[in-house]
Amino acid sequence: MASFNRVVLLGNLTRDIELRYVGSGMAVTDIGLAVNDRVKRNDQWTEETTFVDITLWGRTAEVANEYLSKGSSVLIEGRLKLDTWEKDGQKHSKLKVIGERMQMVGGRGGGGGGGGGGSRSSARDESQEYASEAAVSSSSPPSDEIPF
Amino acid sequence: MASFNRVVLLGNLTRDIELRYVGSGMAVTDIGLAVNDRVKRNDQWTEETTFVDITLWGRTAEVANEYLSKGSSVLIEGRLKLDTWEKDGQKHSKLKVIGERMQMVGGRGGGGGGGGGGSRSSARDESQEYASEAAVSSSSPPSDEIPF
Amino acid sequence: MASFNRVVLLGNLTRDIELRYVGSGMAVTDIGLAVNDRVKRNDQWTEETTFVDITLWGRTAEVANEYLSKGSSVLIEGRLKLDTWEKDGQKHSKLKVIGERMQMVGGRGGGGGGGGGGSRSSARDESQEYASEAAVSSSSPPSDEIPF
Amino acid sequence: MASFNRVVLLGNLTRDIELRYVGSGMAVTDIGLAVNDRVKRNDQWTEETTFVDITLWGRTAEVANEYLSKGSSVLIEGRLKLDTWEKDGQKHSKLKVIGERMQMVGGRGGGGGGGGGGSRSSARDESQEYASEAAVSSSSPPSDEIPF
DNA sequence: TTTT
DNA sequence: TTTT
Repeated sequence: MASFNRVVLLGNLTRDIELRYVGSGMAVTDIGLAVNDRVKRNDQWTEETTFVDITLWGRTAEVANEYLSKGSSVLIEGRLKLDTWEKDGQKHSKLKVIGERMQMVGGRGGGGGGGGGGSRSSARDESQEYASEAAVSSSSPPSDEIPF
Repeated sequence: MASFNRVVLLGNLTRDIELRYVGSGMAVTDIGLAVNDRVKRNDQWTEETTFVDITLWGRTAEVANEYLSKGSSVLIEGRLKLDTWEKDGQKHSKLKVIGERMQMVGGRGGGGGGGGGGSRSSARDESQEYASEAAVSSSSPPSDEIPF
Repeated sequence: MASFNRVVLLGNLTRDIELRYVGSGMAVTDIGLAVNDRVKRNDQWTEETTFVDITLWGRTAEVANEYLSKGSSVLIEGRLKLDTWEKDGQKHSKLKVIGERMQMVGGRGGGGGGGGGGSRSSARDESQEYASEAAVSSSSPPSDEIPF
Repeated sequence: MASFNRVVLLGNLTRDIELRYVGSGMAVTDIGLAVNDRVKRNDQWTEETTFVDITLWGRTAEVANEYLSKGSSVLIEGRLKLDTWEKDGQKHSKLKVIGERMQMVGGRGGGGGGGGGGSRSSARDESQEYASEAAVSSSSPPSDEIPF
């Protein structure tokens, strides 16, 4: 049957990136994103924060690791995925997001632990430069031969 | 900080609708949606099903109740929401979707328990008719006075 | 600067598909999509149809050609693109959509010119079968080695 | 038939806002947005800018007018709309976007004509403050009584 | 130039 | 806990 699965989130990282590698050598990371919506709840606006776990693969994970840190503002496009596992004979599952495209956004951000502020902020500058050149996608978009 | 939270899903209902009403008399329902993506997992296509719980409010919930049943194909636009609760002093949370707009899709669907197939399929026909007239939204869109 | 460009449309084809090939041998087609929104215009609901030209490339174009015809219901994900050209020394431009992903939707559809209704509808059946196996994307998604 | 029409764009304003009012006293503005995608065109990345005209209504238009100026980075969610008109007996049409939701993004931006840089940048600061409190929507979202 |  |  017909299906479609698309998520677009803009929020801030809840922690620094921790990159790891799977067997094949491919990079992967699970980032935490806080999305602060303002929602009306019985007639008055309240802030509602949605914390989402997002998995990034390949180059997207590497770029995230290079340019983002706790607090960074980032736009993620991807799809919902249900992680399932068993523990003590019990089934568990958790809804998360596979991030297929990442776009750094020039928000305040960075922050994070002490030391080396200078290099940090230059990292963010580069990140902006990077962002201005390309968004990153693990799902290599338009294949080489497609002329658009 | 800037934030954005948007989800678009197309899939099939995993169960019939159960409508309930909150204190204010407003209708609400939690539908189960199965979204069948085809994803590449080490070099070969596999089907990956994502089960998502989606909360519908107000008229959207009522229309869902009237026209949809287990198996129905439906497009939902909404946003991610983190449900949180405590049980035995432990915090729990679950990611779900608040469906803000619903669009019935003319897929096969319906089905469900025996008996009265005729009326059922006519219910689906009506649903199509309905769908052709309007998608439903709990977040009443363009306010009355906006001329577009 | 940060940028993002995403369009999701569900509507009906306004004409049959005409496939052509560019120099490299790649298939391409420009489909017409009619999207029927119901919009409120000074306090009353009116139907508003948006006609959009959508360019499909590669395999997506071929699949569209094989399975879709005038009236077919289809979901397209893509991005806006501004086509520009000069004529008589005057600049012209037109906004269209590059369709990156296509999902056939089980709506009524098909129809089109006389004869061979049978084979037609079986074509649509196949199309449904096809749709149940894969949505098509010209932007080859998750590369082979990405394990998700 | 089933239909859906959704656009999400992140880009920079190509000009300052010019607010006007329709008969009913409602504010409206047509903003120009430049979206800079990086796209692969025969094997090499090129920057492709898409210029889109976006109509904002009501409070969204007013907020845009208050906080945005040429160069501002903004995220717009809305839908495609075909504007049609006649001139000299000839039919014309143009695809544009109705912006239903606007989210200011902390990008560089502002800029614009000389003088008073100071106040300008403070305007942008306010804008950030504003953005941190609410995104704006002309389609008054979750109605007052919906408790989510 | 249009589809349901 | 699941739909096609």
